[in-house]
Amino acid sequence: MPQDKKLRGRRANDPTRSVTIRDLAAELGLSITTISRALNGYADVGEKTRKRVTEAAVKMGYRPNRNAQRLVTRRTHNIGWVQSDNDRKFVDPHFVEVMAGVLRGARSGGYDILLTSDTPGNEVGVYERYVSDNSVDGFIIDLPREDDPRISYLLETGRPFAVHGREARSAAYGWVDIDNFGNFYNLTRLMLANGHRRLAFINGDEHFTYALYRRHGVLAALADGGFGPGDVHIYNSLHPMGDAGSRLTEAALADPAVTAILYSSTLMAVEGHSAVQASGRQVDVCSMDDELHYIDLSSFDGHFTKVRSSLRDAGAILIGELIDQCETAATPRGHVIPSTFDVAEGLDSAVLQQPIRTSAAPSS
Amino acid sequence: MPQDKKLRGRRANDPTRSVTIRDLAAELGLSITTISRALNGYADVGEKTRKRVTEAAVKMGYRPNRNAQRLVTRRTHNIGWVQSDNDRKFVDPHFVEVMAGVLRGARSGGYDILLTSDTPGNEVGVYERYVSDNSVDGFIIDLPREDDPRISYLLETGRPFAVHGREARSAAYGWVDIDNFGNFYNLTRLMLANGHRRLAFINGDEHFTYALYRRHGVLAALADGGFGPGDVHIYNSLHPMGDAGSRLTEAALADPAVTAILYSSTLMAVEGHSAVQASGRQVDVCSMDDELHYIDLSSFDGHFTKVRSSLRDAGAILIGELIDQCETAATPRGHVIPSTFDVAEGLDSAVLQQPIRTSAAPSS
DNA sequence: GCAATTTGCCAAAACGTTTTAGTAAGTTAT
DNA sequence: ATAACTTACTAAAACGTTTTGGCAAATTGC
Repeated sequence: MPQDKKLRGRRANDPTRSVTIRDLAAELGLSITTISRALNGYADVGEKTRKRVTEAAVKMGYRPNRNAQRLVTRRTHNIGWVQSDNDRKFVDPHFVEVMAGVLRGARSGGYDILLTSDTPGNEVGVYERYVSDNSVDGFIIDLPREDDPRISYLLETGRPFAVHGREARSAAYGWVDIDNFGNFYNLTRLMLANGHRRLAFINGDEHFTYALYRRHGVLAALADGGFGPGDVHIYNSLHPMGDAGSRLTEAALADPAVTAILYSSTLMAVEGHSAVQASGRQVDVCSMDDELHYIDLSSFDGHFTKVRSSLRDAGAILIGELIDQCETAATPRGHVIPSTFDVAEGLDSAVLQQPIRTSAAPSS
Repeated sequence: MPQDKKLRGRRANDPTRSVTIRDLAAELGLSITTISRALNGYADVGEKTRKRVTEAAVKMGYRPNRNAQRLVTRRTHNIGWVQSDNDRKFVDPHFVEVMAGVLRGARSGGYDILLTSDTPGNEVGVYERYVSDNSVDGFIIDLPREDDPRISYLLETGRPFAVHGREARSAAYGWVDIDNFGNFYNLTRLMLANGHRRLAFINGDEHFTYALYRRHGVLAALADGGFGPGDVHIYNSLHPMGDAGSRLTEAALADPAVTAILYSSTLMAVEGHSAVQASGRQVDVCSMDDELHYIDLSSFDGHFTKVRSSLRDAGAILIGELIDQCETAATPRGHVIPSTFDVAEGLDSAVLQQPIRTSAAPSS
């Protein structure tokens, strides 16, 4: 039996040697092939043989060497996630929420996340490396910008990936996103329907598409309501936490005509809400944000209008979409995560039932 | 030349085949051995041969297949990081800061992070899996508890790991930590030296050692100053963000004798500071926290006493310590990250120069 | 000028799996 | 009873590296 050759290599009497498929074969008097096929569920293995094999595997503590499997199958069951080394993007705590969802979905699908940061000045280099040295099966992309070079590169190589967010080419890849355009369209017309005539909008960093599409939503609702871009003051905050919420709110309140403020972040809205109260002004506050589990905001319920969606769900669906692509070569699909409106007490929300008028929505 | 066998396997005419060490050998008329040894810096390769090899490798776009390397060397250049699936721990945004430092250090050391979440109810299962299937070379442990079972398991297996934080057995492993005990000892005696006689301490979750050691620091300073545990109200916040800071501050202010409040989190201190001001009371505020890059707190400078240290530095040192252990079998070392005191205006800080009296400090 | 050493290269085995291309024995169809 | 399938198993090659052990040629030492 030539296959049953004695273990005579470097590790022949290494006490830390772990049990291999060959040990299992020797123990059971079966071939390596049969062990492999029994464990991998092939039909050409007898039922009682399969049972013997699986039981012996458990008893002997057999764990297939993942690297040997990866070498021969060219599948790693790893998903690459490259975080920007750039401060502005990396430190956003929303990332943790998405990650929580992704990790949970990855675990249940049998995948791990290979995390790394990019080299400053060479954004796609890591992607190339992971592709060419067989480290991952696909990629997760977070926080896309318009015409994102990472997406360009991955579209070129044909490697599977899924994007949290969207940009111009979203038809060509898998993505998960909220309806940034529609939500801000709705918040804006809700304010207009409730009699507000001059708004302020404290947005995020418009280098990212999520913030850009939110701006479009606000402007489209204004236009459809017969108003113009002069009826809203738009501010951008690159640091959504700290005192940016208060500072920009005070800036917005400098115009005495402003009677409603929209925030692109609940954290800023909380601060803004305090600033508004301190000012003694009668101003409605709205925010759109994702649920952040490390914050308990229940005490603000009803005090201002909130639109929320689950970043965790987004993460779980994102990795699910990607695993589908990796395992079944499925056509990439897009998924819109639903948002829930929690309208402040005293506001008339009937307008939200009407269809959105603008047709060419960059993001819905 | 038996080694030069024709490529005749499954992938013989796969157009996506990437260039292997064998292609390089064929192109240069050298043996596979020589290519490998040239690329890996062995001395028994002639200088001009090495130059030919490295140049051809670049020109042909050769990237060694990491999985083949991992199979034979039994080294992965991956570090495992297991996040708890448990809400309470996972969502802490401080994690992002540590991660930023770890990723930067990992990249410069040639390592990636393999991230996954644990299975609820089976905290050490993932560690076992990663160890037995050769997925990682070592582990990062964050937020230890006293007698942490993850640490127990890793000490048993002998696998390298490094801990962010400390617990009872810290002499036996590599760690990186701030001086939780000493910093709170110092904050407390600073308050006592400035005439405060009744304190409040709003601490984190004392299931984690960092919060436990902070409590010890406060109590030790009180004892050394001739005061007792009755002179401080201690509160615990499991959610450091949201409105916990305000609520607990109001609770603390219910005792009219309280004239100083210590916070275990800058975010809570910011809220607490507002609550104190709103109350009209004359109360000193102190906080100990790490630098959070997504927050800009510069506007609070001088208004309350802050102790800060860099979580990013901690992360970078942590992964450095671990890589040392993986590559050189170095004896595990502990590293204390320095903290800087930023004492509020009007306070006398002379007491900070004196040595810490208590000798048996659980964490310094 | 010859032995000893050094230099520069190489064949083959090994790492631990999966997969291909079978085969021998048992079963069914005619 | 024989041909045609089916069932249950297997030998060997392949994945792409590193490492061991060795060898011929060039260099050095005396």
